[in-house]
Amino acid sequence: MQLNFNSPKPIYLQMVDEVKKALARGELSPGDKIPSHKERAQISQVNPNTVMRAYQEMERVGLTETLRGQGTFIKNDPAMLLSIRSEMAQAAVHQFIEEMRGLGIEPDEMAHMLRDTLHMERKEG
Amino acid sequence: MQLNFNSPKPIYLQMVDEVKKALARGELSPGDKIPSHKERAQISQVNPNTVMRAYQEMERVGLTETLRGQGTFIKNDPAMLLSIRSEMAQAAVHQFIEEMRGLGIEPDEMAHMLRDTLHMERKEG
Amino acid sequence: MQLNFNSPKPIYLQMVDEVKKALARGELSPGDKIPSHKERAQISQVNPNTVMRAYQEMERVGLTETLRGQGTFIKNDPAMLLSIRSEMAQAAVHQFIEEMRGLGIEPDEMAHMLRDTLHMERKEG
Amino acid sequence: MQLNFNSPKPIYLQMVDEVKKALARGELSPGDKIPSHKERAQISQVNPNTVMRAYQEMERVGLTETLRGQGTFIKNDPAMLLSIRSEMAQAAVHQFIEEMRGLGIEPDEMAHMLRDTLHMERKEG
DNA sequence: GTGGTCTAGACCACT
DNA sequence: GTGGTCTAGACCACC
Repeated sequence: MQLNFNSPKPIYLQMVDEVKKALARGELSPGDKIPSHKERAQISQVNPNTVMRAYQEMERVGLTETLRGQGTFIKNDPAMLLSIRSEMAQAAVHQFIEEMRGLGIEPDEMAHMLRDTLHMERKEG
Repeated sequence: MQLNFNSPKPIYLQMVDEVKKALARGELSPGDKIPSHKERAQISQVNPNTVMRAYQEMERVGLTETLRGQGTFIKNDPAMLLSIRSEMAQAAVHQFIEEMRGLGIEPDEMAHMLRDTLHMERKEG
Repeated sequence: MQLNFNSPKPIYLQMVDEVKKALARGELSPGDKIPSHKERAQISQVNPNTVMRAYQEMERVGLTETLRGQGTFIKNDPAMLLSIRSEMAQAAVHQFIEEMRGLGIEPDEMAHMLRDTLHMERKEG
Repeated sequence: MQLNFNSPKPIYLQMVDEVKKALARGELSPGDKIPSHKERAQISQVNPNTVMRAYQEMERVGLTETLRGQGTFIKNDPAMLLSIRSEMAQAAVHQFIEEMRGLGIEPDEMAHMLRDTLHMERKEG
């Protein structure tokens, strides 16, 4: 769970995204219990209120459900779960293309730069 | 100059980025005068002070220089100008890779998705 | 914190200098929390936005760091802190010499006048 | 005539001070004709209006007098002329002392730093 | 309450 | 008209 405290993006929304990514990665599965807001707050060095807001937001969008006294769980809604990964990926792709286009970079060069960077990282890493 | 008023990213920073992009695209050149903050404010439908802040930020990072009572001009610093395009492009590539990696997507699939989306857009557009 | 509202020097820059001076004097130490911009605004009888600008300038030059929702703190960068005093003093000395030289006053007389004035003040004060 | 276009001190006041300094240095004497505002504007790369304001200010404080059709001249007011040098020098000394005191520097160290810097400059220059 | 952005409008120095 | 400071007050995210 990587949070960027200097990003203009609100922390609670960053937390929601991180949960979605964990789901996309398969690190979190439907039915899984997620830490209580207090626990999460301690782990992430964030104020409990902020975690609360993140959890409320996740509940609101149907990502989780809360069982009184038992905790918060990833909802078992296959349709939604399936779409998360592809939706977020598509969004990332689009954002990338828009950004590159804004810089006046042609599609061929976009693919080229992506490939180059991936190759470089493979060697270094 | 496209501004997103709902983005969490401050408007004045968006304006700085837009100028950088225009430079990267070659639409703006060293020595060019950019509109006065009041003019820009009217065009972009934002408060003059917000534009001022963007302009001061640009001055601060050495992107522009200001002549008392005459206006604000793109600085003629070839080295810096050359690097803007590649720096911003590289940043976009990295951000894309990180985002995709966060979703558990492999390098090959990244390139694949990018290519697919670019192809689709070509047909549609 | 003495501010001169009639000085052509912007208030927000005067405030930055005052903090630097307090550091040089040892009245402020690394890690110290400085008053919130709203508090400072009330104390100094200036607009909160003006204080904000001063605080942002301090952050920009690496004098302070800010913790979301907690406040603004003097940065713990010993190297920088040590240099502030000597840099500001050296600047003052240079400015003095230049000013006196502009008046056609010789080095010996500069030292002489300084000594005289210091003596006079000692007796008066 | 050195003008600092980035100083917060208005240029027209800087010009007044420069004339005073030239008088203090003896480069300008009572009765001397000073350049017309247009000439001065060209020499100093400044807008004629700005020079006009400087000249008006000098007239206002009794430093110069204008003879219709003949130009502007340094006034022959011995009392005032005599005081300029010592007044400006005293002001510089006081400002220096205040600045150093603001940094928590003791009188002895002030004199010490001044002497050191003067010595260093003598060797370098 | 704390940092931070934005708007609106006044005032100033310089061209 | 151009850059620039300051005030006043609203609104937001986070603690």
